[in-house]
Amino acid sequence: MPELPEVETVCRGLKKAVLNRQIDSIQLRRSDLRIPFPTGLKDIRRVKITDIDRRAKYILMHLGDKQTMIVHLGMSGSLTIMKNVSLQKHDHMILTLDDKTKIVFNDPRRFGLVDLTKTKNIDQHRFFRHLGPEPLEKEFTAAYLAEKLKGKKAPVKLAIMDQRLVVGVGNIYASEALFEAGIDPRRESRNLQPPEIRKLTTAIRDVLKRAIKAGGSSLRDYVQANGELGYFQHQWAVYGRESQSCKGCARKETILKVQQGGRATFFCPACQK
DNA sequence: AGACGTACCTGACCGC
DNA sequence: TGCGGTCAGGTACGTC
Repeated sequence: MPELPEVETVCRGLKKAVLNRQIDSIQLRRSDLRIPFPTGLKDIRRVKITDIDRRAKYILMHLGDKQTMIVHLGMSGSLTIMKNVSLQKHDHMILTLDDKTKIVFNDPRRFGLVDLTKTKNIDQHRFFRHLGPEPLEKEFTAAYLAEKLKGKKAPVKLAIMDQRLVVGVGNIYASEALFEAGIDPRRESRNLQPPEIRKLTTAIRDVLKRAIKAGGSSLRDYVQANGELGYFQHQWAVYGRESQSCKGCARKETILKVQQGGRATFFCPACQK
């Protein structure tokens, strides 16, 4: 489900609500999601949550026992803070805190995952070692992107969704960023010109920042940690707008939908060249 | 090494 | 009402 803005929103919400609280116990209601729940997870007792942050689309809960709990929401996962819980279908993991509030991980499709690792080894973890730079950090520059796109035949939309190149950009924000940069998503990466790469770098950063400001995009399952909806979906220029007219061009061109790498891509054939 | 398809899973929706 | 088909925000892994 969630791309970088949604994961960032959940992280911020969690941090605000549960930083420095203690996890009293963890309840698991099945043995696995995409991967088995790690050994030791259910045995965590009276451990403090010392920090919460994000790497790519992973939520990192750093614990007082020098371990970090890694949570990925997959396509349909949510982490919600609740006072009074009546457990629902697909509530798979429940953290009970020292003030009796609970953090509930619900994930209907079970593409999400939870893992546990020593905090100091986190960069070497198999989920992290291949990841590219964070798009909102200063390492993500036009020069970097140009270097990575050089010689690549893959369509530029697939390239910017490759987490080895840059993290956090998923199917929605890839279409949105390419619209904002005025670039046709089907273009071969190696054919982008330097000014276009500069525009794309800026567009990726800007669209992600604006989405974070709006609390992410809510469709189907996504909610913030406090249960509220994000509202960036109302600002989509192209995603999900097939056969509607483009908001960006005077000609009111019709938004097209094509398949790339088995997934839907939306774009305006007049604004994006 | 890189490119590509496929698998993982449930639920919502559509047409018949 | 029910059934089958399709589609959905992600990632890892196999094969070529």
